[in-house]
Amino acid sequence: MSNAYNRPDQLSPELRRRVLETARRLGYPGPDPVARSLRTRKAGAVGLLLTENLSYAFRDPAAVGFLEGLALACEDAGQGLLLVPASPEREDVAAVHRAGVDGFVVYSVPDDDPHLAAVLERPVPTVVCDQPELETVDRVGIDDRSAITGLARHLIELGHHRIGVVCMRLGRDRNDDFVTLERQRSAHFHVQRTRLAALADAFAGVGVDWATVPVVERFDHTTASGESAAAQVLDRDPEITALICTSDILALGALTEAGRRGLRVPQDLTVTGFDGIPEADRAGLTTVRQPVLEKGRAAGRLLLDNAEHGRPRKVTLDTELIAGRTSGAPRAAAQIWYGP
Amino acid sequence: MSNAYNRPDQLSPELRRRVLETARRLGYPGPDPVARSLRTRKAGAVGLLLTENLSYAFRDPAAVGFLEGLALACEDAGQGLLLVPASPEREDVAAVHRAGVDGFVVYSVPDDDPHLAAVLERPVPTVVCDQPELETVDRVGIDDRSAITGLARHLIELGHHRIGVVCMRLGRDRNDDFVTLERQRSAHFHVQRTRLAALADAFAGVGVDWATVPVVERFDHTTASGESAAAQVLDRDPEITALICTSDILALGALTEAGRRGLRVPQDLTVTGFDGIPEADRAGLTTVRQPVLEKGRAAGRLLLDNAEHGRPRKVTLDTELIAGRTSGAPRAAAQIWYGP
DNA sequence: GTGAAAGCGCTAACAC
DNA sequence: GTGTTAGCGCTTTCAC
Repeated sequence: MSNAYNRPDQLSPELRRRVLETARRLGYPGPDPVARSLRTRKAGAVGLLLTENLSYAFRDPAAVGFLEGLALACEDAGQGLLLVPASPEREDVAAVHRAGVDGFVVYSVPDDDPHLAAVLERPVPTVVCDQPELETVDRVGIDDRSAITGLARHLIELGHHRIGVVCMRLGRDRNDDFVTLERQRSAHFHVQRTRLAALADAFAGVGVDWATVPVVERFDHTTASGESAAAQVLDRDPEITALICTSDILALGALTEAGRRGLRVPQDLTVTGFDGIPEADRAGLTTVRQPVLEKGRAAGRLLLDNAEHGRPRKVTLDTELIAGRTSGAPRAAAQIWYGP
Repeated sequence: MSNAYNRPDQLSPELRRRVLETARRLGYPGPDPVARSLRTRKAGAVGLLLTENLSYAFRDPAAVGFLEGLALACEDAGQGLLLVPASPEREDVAAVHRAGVDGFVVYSVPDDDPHLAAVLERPVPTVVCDQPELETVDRVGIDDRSAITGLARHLIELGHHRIGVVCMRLGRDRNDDFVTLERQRSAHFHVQRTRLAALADAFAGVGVDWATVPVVERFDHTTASGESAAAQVLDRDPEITALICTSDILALGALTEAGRRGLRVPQDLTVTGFDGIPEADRAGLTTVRQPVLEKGRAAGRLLLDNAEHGRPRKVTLDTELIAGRTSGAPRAAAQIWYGP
């Protein structure tokens, strides 16, 4: 009987037909997938763990691009994709324990995330995308340091040295405010930490004291956050000539706030983002493009490529600096620093 | 031991701690979720079946909105969301059989979809969103007939009577071409069929012979499809004053094609869409807005509301006509029909 | 508070 | 080509 469902080639088509028909007549709904999974030790699905609320994943274009790539990889392999309901607020790790999956993809979570810890305890393969960087686990990501350093060089060449920064959440606690150097250094989100450190290094190279640079953090990743954060930076130091945002979403909000203040971009204020989402492209935003779809696909492939591997594999994808219409030379400062 | 994991209150914290620690030391990775599911008869997840490739779902803003709403509902209930890898090309129904879920949400599939049939055979609750309309199954959707009739009236009031139509796929077979009346009538996608029929009725009311109206179909739901379909209609009948598209994505493509031909919108050509996605809003598209997020949420709630119900429940959400900047009076025809 | 045992529904292995 | 059986790992029940 099992054969009729699972091994059509092992018996005659006629018999198979008869068995199946009889089964149906008896009201047999087909093999129970859960029981089958228990027996075969295969769930036929990949679990996805996200930093954010499940629903958020569909609101951030970069996350959607990642999901698309991951879905592509799963589809190719005939695997399902299980979105694990692990909200950052709820510390409830049970959802991770209950997930019937053959492996996990973890997308951009803090290094102290309890859900991540729960995932790593499960005896299934895991691939991390972006963060955290774990020695023992496969990882797909970009070179954040070199990517943002390229952006910093672009701004430095334009003549900016009085800058402000808007970044995404640095820890699991909410801090919608300025960020101390200590908090920057100890951020639990490796990506943000690296970007800030690389910016500090780059601007230190042209004599900027990083301690004087206003850095503002936002917990929620929305354009509204970008607006209010930009306002906070500009209120603190109206003299800044460039506002570096660590995501396009934040940068788009910053553009809105600049417009509200009558600041022309880029004449009065340069604004930059990170990610290269379609909306940023339409807005002509200066940003760093990263291959979000490729990241998802690579993560999925890594997980599903069951090739036994000794040491954990690391995939680093390329990024590209997009010099858009939102960056230009600062009005006055350029004269002082790179005068004729 | 089971109690230590599942019923923390049934034993002393001290004992619980000891048990758990011993378990860990022995390398016990925690209860197997699949075995637990088999025993408890609960998978803790909802399956989602889509018309399209899994990855496509992330490219259509309307689908993304639906997913967001569904994810929201699942999250609230602590349920996972399993994306079932059922591509329309592959007739492989196995993925449906293998899905370890407590119920299915089916999003906009043709009435003869084999995956749908497989879902309905499984002994779990199911909710259909949009299509098909099944007597015995819960459904969330809109009133397509009245929605598109409102749009038709808008165009008729403006004075349009020479129109063309671009619609989405009408069956599982690819037909990137004009659509016969017979094909319109027998379309396996209830939503498209209803919209076309309602348009036919509305325009028949002002003396338009529907058989003379060029209707073009596209299998792929992309702006590129909208472009080429608009071109096909305009090549056939350059005299049309309005192009009705059954989705915003198609309409946005049509706008591109109109621009390419030097047709001013709406002076030379009126273009309308359907859905009310953000991009349409930005483009000022005349369209019908439907609450995509609400649809997803309603579908999820319906499925997870385990209230025993006798007859299948039907949820019909409201739509809104958005009169944008892409619809206006036709140049010449308006003089003839509604002249001063 | 603890231990033993039945059984969820299936598949794989083996004997016929 | 067919029938039987063990056991996947868990939870629940019941006896202690």
